Amino acid sequence: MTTRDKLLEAAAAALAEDGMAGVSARTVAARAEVNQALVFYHFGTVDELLEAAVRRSVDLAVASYRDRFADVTSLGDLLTLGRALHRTEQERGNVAQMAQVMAGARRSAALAAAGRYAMDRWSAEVEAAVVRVLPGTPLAGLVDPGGLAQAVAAGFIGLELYDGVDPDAAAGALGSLDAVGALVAAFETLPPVAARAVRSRARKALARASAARGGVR
Amino acid sequence: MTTRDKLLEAAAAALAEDGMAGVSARTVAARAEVNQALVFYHFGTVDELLEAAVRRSVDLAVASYRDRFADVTSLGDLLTLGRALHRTEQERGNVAQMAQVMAGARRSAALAAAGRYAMDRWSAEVEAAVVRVLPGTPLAGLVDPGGLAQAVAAGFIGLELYDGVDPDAAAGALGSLDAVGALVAAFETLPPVAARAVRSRARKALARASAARGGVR
DNA sequence: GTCTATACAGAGATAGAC
DNA sequence: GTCTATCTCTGTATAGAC
Repeated sequence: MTTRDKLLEAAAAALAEDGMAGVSARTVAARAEVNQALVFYHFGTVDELLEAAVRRSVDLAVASYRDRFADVTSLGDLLTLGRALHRTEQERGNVAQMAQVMAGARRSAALAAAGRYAMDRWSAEVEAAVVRVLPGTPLAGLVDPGGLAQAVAAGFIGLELYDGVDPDAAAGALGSLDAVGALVAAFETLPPVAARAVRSRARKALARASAARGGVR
Repeated sequence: MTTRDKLLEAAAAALAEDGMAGVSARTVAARAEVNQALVFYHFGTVDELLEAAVRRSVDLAVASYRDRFADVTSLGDLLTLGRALHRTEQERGNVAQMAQVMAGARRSAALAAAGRYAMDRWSAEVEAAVVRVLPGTPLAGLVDPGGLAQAVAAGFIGLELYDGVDPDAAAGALGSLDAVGALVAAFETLPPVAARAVRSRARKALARASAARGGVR
């Protein structure tokens, strides 16, 4: 294992365990058991090390789900995968890494880029599955698949931070999202006539709401 | 305005604008135009100043919505209020303050307490409205009002961080959540028989999913 | 309650020997 | 590529005068 890789791994672990506040060239180097100056030799700045570390974590994690995303053929499948993914990635600390660089984004362009990259990669993956699955759901034609995928990714970030301050509450929140997902999925089983009626009402309500907002602005 | 209040206000502003990384006794004191040592005289540590600042921001913000929450009588009302609230609180920087202390929670018990407090206050407010509104919706009996309120709060936090790294994407995500909300709301207009059928299917799907998870664990 | 002064630790970053 | 040494800055925190 090269020094570069040791640093990347140590940075990812430090970010996940101690957060941005616990990360410094010194602490990361100590964790990697290499000299502190090597952070700057290999990466230039601490932020750039963090950026590289998160990009690597995300690339590895996303790749590890490629097959499972490909297997998704229904909304139910996608919800099941989503639950498993959330659980696993949270445990691995990958969600924490993302949340932490995103929280640090105000200060550093490198961190902002890392956060954007991570969210992009995950939502692209989710979006591809949503596009396949959406036609069979009540949300077809009502919601933008990309936006939905991004909302899911953002939700994971929020839950991660919530879990850090109140694990029970975060678990309760996750359970409720499951219920909403189940409801939308169950909607698939409506007779086509009823489904169309509901969908058209939802579309009208949306149009009304955005018109109201447009009027105010 | 007392020195204490100047510090509280400056801390809140610093947290919202520069994030945890940009906050220090020196920067906050400079912003408040008071001496740096007064941070420690009044609050003991920087983290305790931040905790006090966030508690104050949350108390003020929540109080400012009391009437509007009381006026909510339908899911549609609640969604409309939710959109307005999200927009306003994000602009005021209150959501950013919450996200930042939550991100720093790993390092400091005071910050964790501040995050927990903020999430509690907001979700209690939302929950009270959800409890009133839920009986008229398809989610009645399917979802825990408290959990749903917590999920909404967590979602706002996630969107805030997302907005910091990719504003367009965050806006897209928000739009999709509107669509999901509209769908659930439109469901209210189904004939009672159909509504009951869908709800019961959702309940069964939920039970099945959690049984499957129970089997694996 | 407020200010000055200061101690002290840890941060980022670089120079230069090896 | 790696190490030692070091510079400089910023941060937290306290002591003591006013």
